[in-house]
Amino acid sequence: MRIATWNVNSIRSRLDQVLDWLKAIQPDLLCLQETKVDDPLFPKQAFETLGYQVIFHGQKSYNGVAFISRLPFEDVRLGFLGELPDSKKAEELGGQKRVLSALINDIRIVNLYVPNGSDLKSEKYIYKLEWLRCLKSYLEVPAERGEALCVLGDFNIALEGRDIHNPKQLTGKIMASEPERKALKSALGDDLEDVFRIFESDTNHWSWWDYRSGAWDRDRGWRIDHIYLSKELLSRANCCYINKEVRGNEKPSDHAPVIVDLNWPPNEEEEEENDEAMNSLNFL
DNA sequence: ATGTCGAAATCGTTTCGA
Repeated sequence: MRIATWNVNSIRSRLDQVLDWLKAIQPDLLCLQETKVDDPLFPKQAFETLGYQVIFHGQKSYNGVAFISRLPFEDVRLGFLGELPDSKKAEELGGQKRVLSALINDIRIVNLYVPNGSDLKSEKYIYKLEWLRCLKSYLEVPAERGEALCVLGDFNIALEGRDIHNPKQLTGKIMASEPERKALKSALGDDLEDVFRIFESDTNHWSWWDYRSGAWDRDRGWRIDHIYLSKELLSRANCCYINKEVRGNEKPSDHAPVIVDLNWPPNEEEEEENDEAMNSLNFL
């Protein structure tokens, strides 16, 4: 199963690029952020023609998340309210369309567009921290149901120095401040892990380059788009990579897609072979 | 820190958010 996440910065502006990319990469599921379109205007027909089903949770101008999937959806949940029906805070935060979840292939997929926060002195930063506190209780619910969990999207947070082109200068500022890092780690809990770091421990792997100041040409990027997997899925990951070439396209999004390949659902034959191999080892 | 984008309204230039 191939799963991808991509902040497209307007699905209508990026439609042709996303369609070409789907044909080339052939993911089973693409999770979009910053679709920037109200639901009635989402260009779903174009995806259906390619054999993908579409679910969106959007709004005019800002935010907006969507699933593009060639596997069936079950138990779709829109916003924080989808899991926390009694939470007043969830309702309050629901004005901004940033959360979409569904069961796909028996995996609880949670697609997130975490608030940017703007600046540490901004009220938007307070909102970001509140939002992350709400995310923490939101993520506890599928975990309690015992669902295999994949949480992915644009987190607008670089968790470590190696995730930023200039950690000396940028640590402590927006997207790299201690309170938001702590809040995200707390929301993720102990079971979820960043699958990219299973395969790559070096710095200089970015998923976002600011449009401003020639960030792409100078390779001044950040790794803020992540895929987190619960342990049972983590052991099924074959590879995880950032498709950075896409950022060099004409009229690109400022983000590149991140892709994970899973051996899922588990390959029964391979399991038996492994078991047999283990058994014969045990006899020695 | 901000040299650029995308969307929408204040409409063909400015404002906001990132």
